Amino acid sequence: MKKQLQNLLLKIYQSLYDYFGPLHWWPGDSTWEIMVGAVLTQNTNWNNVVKAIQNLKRENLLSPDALYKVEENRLADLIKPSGYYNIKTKRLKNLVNFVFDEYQGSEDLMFKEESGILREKLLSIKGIGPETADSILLYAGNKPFFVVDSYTRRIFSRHKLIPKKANYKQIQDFFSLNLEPDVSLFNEFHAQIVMLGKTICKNNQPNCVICPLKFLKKEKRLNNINVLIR
DNA sequence: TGCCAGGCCGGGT
DNA sequence: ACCCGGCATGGC
Repeated sequence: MKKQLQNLLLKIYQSLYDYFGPLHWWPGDSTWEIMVGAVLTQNTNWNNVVKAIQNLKRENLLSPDALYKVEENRLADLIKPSGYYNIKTKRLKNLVNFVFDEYQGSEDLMFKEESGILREKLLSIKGIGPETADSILLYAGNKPFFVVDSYTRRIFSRHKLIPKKANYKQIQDFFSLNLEPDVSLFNEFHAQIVMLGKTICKNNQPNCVICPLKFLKKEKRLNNINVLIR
């Protein structure tokens, strides 16, 4: 049963990869750019996040020292395009303060922390929830944590592979308990799901002929998914 | 033009 | 344990 589910997930992944090709996530070239982007993209279009990050880059504010020292008013002004700028300013400050308080401002030192412990610590920061924490761990820290977002929930519940009301951990377990904990796989898989959500699956087309996952309609439904998820 | 985007928090049931 | 309003800009 578990093997069957594993093969189905790999087939889904392969179909997406064949369709979209490699996506090269995370679109950012430094650890701090990724971590900042993870906060700024909360419920926000990535295009707007790019504008905010460009502002921070131009002002050389993507280093931990600079982020630590920058005035909140100035930071808020620069990240304005990404929306929720007041609350996100606080969240970025909470994150950078955490790295200084616990790891002397060194992200390398932070990622030497045992991953499970680090995840709990990240979740204790105000403004860092499960998706942001897992994005930081996976994309900035190269730790095998599967990232679950709204696209993941929508797409996989529509295909009846997870319950409609599954919570974050249940969805994450659905993937990470049925896949090898491979950083590259987790990285690309989540990117592919988001790409599918942003393009083809955007409008819940019931019979979309170009959807790379259309083969799922022909798959035999796994009858005891509920047991696997719970 | 109104709706939505790669969430999360806090207060109320 | 859920449920919901608030947070805010830019693109279609």
